[in-house]
Amino acid sequence: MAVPPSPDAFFLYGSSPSLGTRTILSFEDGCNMNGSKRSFFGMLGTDEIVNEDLEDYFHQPEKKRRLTTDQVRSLERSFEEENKLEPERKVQLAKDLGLQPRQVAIWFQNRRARCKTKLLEKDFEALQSSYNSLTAQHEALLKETDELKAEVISLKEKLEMKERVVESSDLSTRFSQESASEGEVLEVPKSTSKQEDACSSRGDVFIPGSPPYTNGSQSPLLDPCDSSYIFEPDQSDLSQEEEDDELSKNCLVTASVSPKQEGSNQCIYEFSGLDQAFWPWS
DNA sequence: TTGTGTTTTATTGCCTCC
DNA sequence: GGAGGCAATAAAACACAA
Repeated sequence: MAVPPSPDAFFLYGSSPSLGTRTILSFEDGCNMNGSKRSFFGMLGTDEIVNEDLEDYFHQPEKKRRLTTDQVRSLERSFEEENKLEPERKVQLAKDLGLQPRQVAIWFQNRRARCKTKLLEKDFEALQSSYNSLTAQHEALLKETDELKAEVISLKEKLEMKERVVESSDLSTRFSQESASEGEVLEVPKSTSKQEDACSSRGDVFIPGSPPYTNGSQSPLLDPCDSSYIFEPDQSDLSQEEEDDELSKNCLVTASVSPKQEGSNQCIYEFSGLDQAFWPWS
């Protein structure tokens, strides 16, 4: 039987002759099989380690052998203290664990790589969850924006309707007063300006954004000569005050008569409290 | 038992630092 | 220029389902 070389370590010259690197097989390492079924010796089992097996083992071609659990535990402890390996610590660890210093260095190198991968995975998960949360927030905001736009449109429609009702009410009052005071003769009220004349004499209502009714196309709602003069009562279930309140509260929109047109029949409502750019139809 | 995926050990080549 | 670190990769060892 061939006597094993020094228990410290022996080398099987191996795979990379070009660089002269060597595969390391430590005798102590090979015998250090406490509790490990992964080590080459551990896989053989204690009873099987007879002389022939030892001889076979020592003459085997290069074999990768896993470190024992104890070795790994010690290395882990050391790694937790400091993940970089100074030469003195490397030599000491190798001596303590019965490994080659190079094995210890390689283990630390691989361990650092695993650590980095884990860290990257953790970072990725954090970023992903942050991204998911932001996406959800974004979608919620888009939905809210759509709802608000729809609400603004509906409120604007209500406002226009109300405006027409107020105008027609005003005109009808004036018309009946004038009719009563001037007898049967129906006269067109005098106007002070061209615009007022064009508007009031015809019972026109000027609504920004909507075409004014002219001679040929009078408002079906506001024709004072029409006996079927129609007032459309507000069909909403809110009273006037409630609606106004609702408007100013929810949308920050206030409708007011422009001072320039005050006194005339022409009303231009000014919207304040909302930026023009906000309006979805602008 | 075997095929396949994962983990661990080790190599290689390049880079940086002293 | 040598030592050591790192990324990429090879290959052995291992786990596990079919």
